[in-house]
Amino acid sequence: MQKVLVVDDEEPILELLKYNLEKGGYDVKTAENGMKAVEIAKKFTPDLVLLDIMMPKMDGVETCRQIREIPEMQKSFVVFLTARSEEYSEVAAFDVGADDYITKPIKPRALMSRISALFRRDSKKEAPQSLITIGDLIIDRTSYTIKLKNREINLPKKEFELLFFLAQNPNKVFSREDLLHNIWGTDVYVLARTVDVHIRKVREKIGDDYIATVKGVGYKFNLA
Amino acid sequence: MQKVLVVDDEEPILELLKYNLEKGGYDVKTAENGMKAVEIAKKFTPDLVLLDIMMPKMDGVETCRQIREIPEMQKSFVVFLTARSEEYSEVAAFDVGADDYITKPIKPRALMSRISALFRRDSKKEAPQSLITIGDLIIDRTSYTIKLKNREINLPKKEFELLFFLAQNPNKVFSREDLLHNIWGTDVYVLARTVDVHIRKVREKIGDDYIATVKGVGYKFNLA
DNA sequence: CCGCTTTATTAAGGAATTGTTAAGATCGAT
DNA sequence: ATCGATCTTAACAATTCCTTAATAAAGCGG
Repeated sequence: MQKVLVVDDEEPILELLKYNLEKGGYDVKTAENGMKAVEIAKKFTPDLVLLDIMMPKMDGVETCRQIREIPEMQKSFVVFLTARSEEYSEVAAFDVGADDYITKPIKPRALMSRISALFRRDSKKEAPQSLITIGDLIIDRTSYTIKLKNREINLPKKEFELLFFLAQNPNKVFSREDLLHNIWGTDVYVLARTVDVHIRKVREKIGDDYIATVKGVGYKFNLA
Repeated sequence: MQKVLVVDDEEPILELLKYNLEKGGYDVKTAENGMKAVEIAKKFTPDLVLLDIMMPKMDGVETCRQIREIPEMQKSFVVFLTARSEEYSEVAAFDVGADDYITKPIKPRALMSRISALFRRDSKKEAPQSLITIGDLIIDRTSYTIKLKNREINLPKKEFELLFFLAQNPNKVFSREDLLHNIWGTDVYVLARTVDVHIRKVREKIGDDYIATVKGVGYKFNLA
């Protein structure tokens, strides 16, 4: 779950942003001024800071500069919020390491779209192996399909993810909790037995030879 | 080392771009107007020209045309810089040989990533495929028409682009967000579900066999 | 071989995603 | 400006998928 810190001296703006971001699945914290923002940034280490450029006392540019000095915040994004009219130096903003800026009034949809674009671009760099070939089984993440003896099989998302994950670490045993944690995510609470059902469905489609049960421990992908 | 020429009538923008590009390892020269740009281009023969489309005297489009007449500049890239609002004809820009365009305000990180993407696919020589034939489906980008079993079908723009894009990467699954970004553009904000409607209309015209749904992920073009 | 624990299997309800339709908004051409 | 085509949105239907719970089967130690 991505963490976002919103900094603005106007309460209604803070709430509007917080509401929309949380609805979009982000972990949100807020600050009403630059100093508090820097404090929170140190502990919270957000992946993104939304920063009003016009604030009393310490303005956005200065706040950004200080945030950029925090070692853990080097790789985070900073996006400025600015009123349409004010030509508050774009250059100065980008000079201190801003990644984008959004003009007020804020349209929630545009905001969300641009934020997710930011994170998407970031995550695209990590191109984990997307094609696994083991014997006569080919698992292709780009097409979300598997081929078994040249026969193409379509798997639902969870089943695919499960098979893909196991196949990435052949012969290694994972407990049900491990699998839930890695595939379902850390903040989803599903019974461990649910994994059994998915395992069975995968076996139904690719046969019983690929996934082995290790009783009392979990499951593993069998490397011939 | 790649050479870049930046052309803009605003001094601060020039500096911002020069600063970022040099930090990114490019050899940068600048020009404040179209005429100087053409002069410098002749001697410097940059691999990329970043060209503001709105400039006094000679605008970007005309400057581009003149740059394109320089024999040594045939294989170089030209990228236009344009304000978000101004509806300055995309068509005119591409007509004179632009390779891409970037909307202001300029986001350094995004800019750098798009430029490196340009250079990466140095496929400048290989003409972009404009005719795709898959089975009894022929997609022709030059005429914006498709032929299905020798029957010609006219598709509206969005539907055509959607089909064309999917067909370019057969079997690869794209999320709705991916499709929006690649077809609609980076600064158009429409709901992701809009894609569904277009998908349906395309299916209505070419049948259900070509485009497959990958539930929880997106859509893909089915290669038999 | 028995009892206990763990896993396999199945079916059903509910949750989430996509399909479909129609109405409103927007764009383009006459 | 008006008309038709296209695009976008919203609402509802249909479908798939996920999860749960209940029961059967299998493994394991005595």
